[in-house]
Amino acid sequence: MGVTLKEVAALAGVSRSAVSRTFTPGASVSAKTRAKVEKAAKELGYSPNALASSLTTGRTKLIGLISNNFHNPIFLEVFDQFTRALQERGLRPLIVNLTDETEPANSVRMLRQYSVDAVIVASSTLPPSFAKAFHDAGVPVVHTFGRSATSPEVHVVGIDNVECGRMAARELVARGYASVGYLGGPVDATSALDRQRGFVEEMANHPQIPVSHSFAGAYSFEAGRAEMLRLLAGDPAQAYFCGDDILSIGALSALADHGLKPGSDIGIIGLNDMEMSRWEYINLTTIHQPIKQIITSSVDLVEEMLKTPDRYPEARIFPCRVVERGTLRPRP
Amino acid sequence: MGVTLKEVAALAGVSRSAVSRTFTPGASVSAKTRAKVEKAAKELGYSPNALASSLTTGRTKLIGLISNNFHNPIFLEVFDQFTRALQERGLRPLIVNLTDETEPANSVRMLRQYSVDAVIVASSTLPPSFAKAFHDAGVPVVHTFGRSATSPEVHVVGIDNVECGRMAARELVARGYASVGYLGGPVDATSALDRQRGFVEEMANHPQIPVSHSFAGAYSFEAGRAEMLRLLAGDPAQAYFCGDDILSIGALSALADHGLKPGSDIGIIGLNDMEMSRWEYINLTTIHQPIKQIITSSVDLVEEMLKTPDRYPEARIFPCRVVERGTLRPRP
DNA sequence: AAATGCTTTGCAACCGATTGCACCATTTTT
DNA sequence: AAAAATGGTGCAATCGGTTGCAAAGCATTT
Repeated sequence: MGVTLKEVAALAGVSRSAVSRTFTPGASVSAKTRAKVEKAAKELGYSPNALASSLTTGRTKLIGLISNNFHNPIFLEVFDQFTRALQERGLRPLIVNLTDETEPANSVRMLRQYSVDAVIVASSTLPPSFAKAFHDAGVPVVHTFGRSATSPEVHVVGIDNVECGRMAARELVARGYASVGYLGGPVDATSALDRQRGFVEEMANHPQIPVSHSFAGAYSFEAGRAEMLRLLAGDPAQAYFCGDDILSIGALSALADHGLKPGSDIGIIGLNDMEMSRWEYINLTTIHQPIKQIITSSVDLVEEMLKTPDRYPEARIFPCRVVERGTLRPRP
Repeated sequence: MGVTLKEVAALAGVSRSAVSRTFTPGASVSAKTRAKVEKAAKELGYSPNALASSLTTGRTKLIGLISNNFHNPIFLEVFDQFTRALQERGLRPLIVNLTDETEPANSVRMLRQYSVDAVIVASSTLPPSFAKAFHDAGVPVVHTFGRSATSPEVHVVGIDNVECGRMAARELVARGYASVGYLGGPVDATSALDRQRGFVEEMANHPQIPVSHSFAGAYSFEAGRAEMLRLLAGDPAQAYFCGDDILSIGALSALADHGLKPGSDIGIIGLNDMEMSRWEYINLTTIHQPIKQIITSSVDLVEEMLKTPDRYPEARIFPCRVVERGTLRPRP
């Protein structure tokens, strides 16, 4: 199939080592042999087999990218950013789609079979223990969108979900809503729990405002819509902090069903600020999460871990901010 | 780092070949040695290095998955389906995000460095020549969503875009619209051209109905919206066949800006039937493309090519159908 | 001219597996 | 009981590279 080192060496009239060194940055080769080798290589259309070299170097430049959120549009942005950032640095994403059927243990094994240099767990709906499994297996791992614990066991890059919960609460209070609700993501997602905690904490300062809670089954349009329809059938609050933008958009569609106008009739604030939230006829008021910075930083961190494998774990937390659009009524 | 064959062999008290054979389906090993090996392997936590074995077998089970549509929500569904279908068959997707900055030639080289067993080009906005480059390099390739030429040079799986264009035209005519327009994707996408061709062909049977044409800069919300805003500023047609769903949704948002009701004021028909199009408050009338079948079939085809590398190229075309929702007025 | 130091080069072992072949131990056949 | 067939095993070469080491090449210094 492919052209090999040996053939190039033969054509160039040098040893295999010489060829290998020409393609190894920083190795010592004279300009003369380098020229000969490059000529021969071009002639034959040679390019080194990355997998074969990984055998001796121990580096594959393959990075496992694990996720399970294939129904949340923000993940298109996430994949876009991750794949770009990785390939800009000469790393290759090996994707794992963690569906309900796939055994997590299998994917750990699989990624080790392909001897990935590192793993990025990109999901807040995967438990911290999952990321830790890689860590324990000796694979460098960063948990992007993971829980920003003060004492993380693995590297975490993301936002302070608790603080975001507080921020949402402050915002709803400032708008003068007399009753508020939290419509969170799946109950077992750390992000859903942390956002709720912050929300509750802040609302505790305003005991006169009743607070309700509910959780959607997933971070998806359908789940958000279904949950909001359920709430509307009962006695809904005046405003909701939704777990994220896609839930918010689902909720907005439920409001539309009931002929309710977002903002004036029922307020909605989301979290993420994905592209779609900016669409004019969605126009969602939301908390902006700096996706691009988070992902760039995650990949930076991966690179640094490749250099210093037993780096002391750190949490990189990025600040968020409210972006005002049309789904919350104006401050009084 | 990892446990190797040799260590397992030593612990089990057998030769390395014996260990290798235990993990090679269909190789001859006695139940007794197999048991010994499996015990030792479990004890050590061994799993074979897929990359090392690829050296001798010539199979990596790595499949290059190339795309460039990271701004069209349908691609989240596409990636979901592809990654699932591949991993169900024990294949691993190696993703390439073809951004404007990346040289296509580089990605060809890169995928060869990782000796992928095959490549899937998943985009209708990449020229057929691109897929052919892999073919010429001796890599099995299938072009999913590619042009369904009658004489394809590489394997193609997708739909008959020309026929879809006709179908859209027939639908608009049947609804009695007195003027129609085509709002296509990027001018250099084969899908945009083919859909236009079919649309024009069919409209030629109705010379009394004027037909206009325009092309958006990309398959994206922004592009669709911008183009429709431009059209609305002039003298718009009564109904549009939009290049795909995301363009349609962009167009719908432009209509909303002008206070126009889709269906009654201006008709819109899309193509794809992505999840989002079913959302109640989008509710797009569109031509359904059987994404899941197309992708399953693509992966099947890849698997078959691994068995029979110089399979005669074929085009697998899946039928589409109109799904009626709310953005076209009812048939008279 | 000999001694010194530095760079360049090739040899050969190795990375972690697979596999053709020869050999050996069992069965089965005659 | 001997011969033939069968199945299991290990040796050693191989896949496509990398790299430590020693020898060779070359220029500079004394």
